[in-house]
Amino acid sequence: MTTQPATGTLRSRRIARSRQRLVEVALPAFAERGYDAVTVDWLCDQAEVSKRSFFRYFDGKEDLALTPLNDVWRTLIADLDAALARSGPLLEVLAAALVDVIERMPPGWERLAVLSARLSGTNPVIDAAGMLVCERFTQQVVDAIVARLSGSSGADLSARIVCAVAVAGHRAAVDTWQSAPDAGTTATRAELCALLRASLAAAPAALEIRLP
Amino acid sequence: MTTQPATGTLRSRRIARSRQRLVEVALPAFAERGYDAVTVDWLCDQAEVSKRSFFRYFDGKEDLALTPLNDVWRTLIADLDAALARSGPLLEVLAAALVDVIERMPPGWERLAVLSARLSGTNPVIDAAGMLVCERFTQQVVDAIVARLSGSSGADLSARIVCAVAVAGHRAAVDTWQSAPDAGTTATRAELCALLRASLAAAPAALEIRLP
DNA sequence: ATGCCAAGTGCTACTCGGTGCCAGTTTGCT
DNA sequence: AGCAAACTGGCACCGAGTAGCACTTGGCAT
Repeated sequence: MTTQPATGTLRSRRIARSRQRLVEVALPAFAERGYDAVTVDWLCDQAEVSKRSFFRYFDGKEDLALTPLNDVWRTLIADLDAALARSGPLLEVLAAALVDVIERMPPGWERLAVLSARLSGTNPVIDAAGMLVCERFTQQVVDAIVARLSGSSGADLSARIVCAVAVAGHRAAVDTWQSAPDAGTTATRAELCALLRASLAAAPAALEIRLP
Repeated sequence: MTTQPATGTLRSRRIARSRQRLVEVALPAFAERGYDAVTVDWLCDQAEVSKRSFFRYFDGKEDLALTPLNDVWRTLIADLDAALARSGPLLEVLAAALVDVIERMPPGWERLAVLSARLSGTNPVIDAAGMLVCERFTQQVVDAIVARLSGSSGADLSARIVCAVAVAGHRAAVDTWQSAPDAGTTATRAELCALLRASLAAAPAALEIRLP
């Protein structure tokens, strides 16, 4: 998911498997023993990957911790053109695309996503790293919108604002989703999608909120 | 700005002066030689502060780099109760409070703020760190709103969305402000405030943007 | 099959941000 | 003056991330 144009299949399978192994080892370990207590060296040891390769597969320790969540955004970025092919309010288009991507995540995604989300809620540094990917997403959307709606002034700013709302809605949804008592074992992507839809549907009205 | 309830004045003056010295040395150095090329050790050397103290004054290298911008949010957080005393649409209240804080920044703030903003636009890691403080702000606002509007369901989510818009608007404003050709020497806080007001005034309409 | 080439891998050693520790100093208060 | 608590700086240390390089391995043309 980082950048492996590579050849085609066999090699990239190995890479994908190593990545997967690292994530499977790391997230439970983070949850049990704490993010800082689990060192990259130890993880590499466990997953039988050299430290050098670790940093080829992931942008860093935080990127590893956020893999499940980040994959959503990265997939969305990759498929942006298709997603923006629809018409209608941008916010709704993005919401639909987001739901779409989440529904397409590989089986078992929920379990790791919950761990990832909890980690992100606990550790501000990880949280910040997560926003980086969202920022990249925003940038892509802004570029695409400006290209499409060239001429309409302020399209740039509008796109940025809509993305901010989409991201905030997503974060809020994930937060609620993950905070269910036994989300670790029972949380489903359908629930998350419902939450997400609800968050984003409520967004326009939210802007009207007043202080008495 | 970190946590010095301390005694009262003499000691905190020294601290403030050391902090100021570090910022004054660091930001130009970052701009000239690049963020990564300037090490914390070198900075401490220049500003005659021990590395140990550096990390007592700042949350890290990124925090130092973002001091001017972060100070705005931190001040706003500190004065939140007063800011939220007004009535009207939350977004407008926040916009007014933000403008207010910026106008109260110490003289010479612009010069450093521009450097800080450029750095943030260039280096994603710094950018992410900046969002951390905004996130803290959001959390405070959410708490305050929930406390005030307890009962109205979804106040939580609404507050979060409004904050996201405020933050995005602020970021966009700072970005435009800083990207003026000779902003380093001529940018004024009045210009920034105007941009900020414009961004946030346009926000509600931005949500309506549609794809054709 | 075979054999070449590029891409990927693992090692060692390093840099640098950040922290724990502790003894020494300063400050506020009485 | 004198005490306790807060602050300081120096040092050693940890862990994330990188550089360089020799080596393996998969892909592919023949």
